[in-house]
Amino acid sequence: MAERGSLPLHTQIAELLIRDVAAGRLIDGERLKPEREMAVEMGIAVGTLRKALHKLTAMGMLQRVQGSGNYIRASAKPNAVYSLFRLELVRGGGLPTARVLDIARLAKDPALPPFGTAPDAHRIRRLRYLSGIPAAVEEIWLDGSHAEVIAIEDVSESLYLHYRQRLGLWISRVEDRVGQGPLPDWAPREFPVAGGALLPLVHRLSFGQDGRSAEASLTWYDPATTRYVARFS
Amino acid sequence: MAERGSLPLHTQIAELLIRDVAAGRLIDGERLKPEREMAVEMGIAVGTLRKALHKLTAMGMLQRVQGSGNYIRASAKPNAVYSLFRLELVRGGGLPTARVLDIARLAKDPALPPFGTAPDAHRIRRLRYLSGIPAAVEEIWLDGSHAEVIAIEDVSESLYLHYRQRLGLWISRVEDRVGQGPLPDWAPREFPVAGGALLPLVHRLSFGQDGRSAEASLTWYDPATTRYVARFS
DNA sequence: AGGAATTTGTGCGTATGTATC
DNA sequence: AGATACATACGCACAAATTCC
Repeated sequence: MAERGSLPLHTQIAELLIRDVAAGRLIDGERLKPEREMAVEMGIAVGTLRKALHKLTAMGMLQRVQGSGNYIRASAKPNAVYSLFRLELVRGGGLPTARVLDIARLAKDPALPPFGTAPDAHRIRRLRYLSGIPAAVEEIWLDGSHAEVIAIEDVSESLYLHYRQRLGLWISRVEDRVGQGPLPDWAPREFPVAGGALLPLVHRLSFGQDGRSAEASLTWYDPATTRYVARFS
Repeated sequence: MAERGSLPLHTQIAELLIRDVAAGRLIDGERLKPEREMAVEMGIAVGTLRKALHKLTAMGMLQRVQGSGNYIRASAKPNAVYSLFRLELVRGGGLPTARVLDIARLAKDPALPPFGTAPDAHRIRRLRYLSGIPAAVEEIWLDGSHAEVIAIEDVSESLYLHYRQRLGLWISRVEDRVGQGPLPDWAPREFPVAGGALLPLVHRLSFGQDGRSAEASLTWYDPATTRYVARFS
């Protein structure tokens, strides 16, 4: 197998396994065959397979236990990345939904941190909710090189799911900054509910192996109802 | 070389290089010797060195360029952990220092998130500065099982350096929450400078390989001068 | 309880491809 | 075009953790 294309073999193997998880051919908790066996069946070296498995581990889709085996960890959550850096209610949790206000393809705003390679980008403006409570307004800039057009239906729910499933992008690096700043003038008038000061959050995502940054976003959230959670492990 | 058997060799090599960067023995932009040469000098295999170099790359401290070489990318980072989750000036950067207000060994506050195994903990209260500007007040709870006593001199500068060098603890997991809350009554009167509302940051650290949580801390920072930066890669 | 079998972790060495100089 | 240097891939040996008998 492994008809060599442009991508490295271990990357192809990793994506093959990811598709297997997404398609339900590998289910949560399932134990994979031993590495050596898998490698022989796939016609590749153990080290190559191990690289692929390590990538899945980093994505939180796999748990490797020495002396035991490799176990699929396909969380019930829409995706795992979401749980690394997310907004949640001050009282904890909250079901995230979003209303897309506007999508446009524009030249990049020079005020943004640098990202991507194309001169233009998709600008997505959303109002985000947690369990129905308005939590944040958000402006996302996705580099123009990854898609021709993005429709509102595409990104109404889980944006990152769309990235991964439709655009083939997976997150390799995230950088966030929480500071101070004014509310943007395009925010809906009903938000924030209590009329207090919002916290701005500059979010920067990099995709794929090369780690080139491909998205920059600005989020303003309401600290009266919402908090920002970051997790590293 | 590489006598201590506790940590994997490639991890030891990575930390060695990190210390070299932190100590200024390797400066920004410097080109390392070829992998083969380095490996021979260190008495290790090329593959082992490569693992270490990949780790530095993931941490953003190194750029690997095929056909050219390995280049140090040190943008004035005191240490690696600090750069993952840190406070910095709104205008960027800032040299972190701290003044210890109080250290005590107490029973754990039940209001804190659970951490560690001992019934009591060291409580460290600090006022933190960035380039001399008061940035945050902080209350740190370190599980009592890791040290008998902690002196003010120990933790006046880099707390995490003390953890790793004196207590043998290295950070394996971090979880942060930024929300809303009141200023603690023990904060110095001169802080915050502008008298505005502070942002509370609940910080939870786990140490070692087992990932048992060993520290919980509460930080209140001044968004007028300071922002919180989180990075994942 | 204990030992053998299983399975992943670590480290080493090598060959070939590919980008840079 | 040639030399240099990192990227990828392969395979082996032993260590460490787990599982099973």
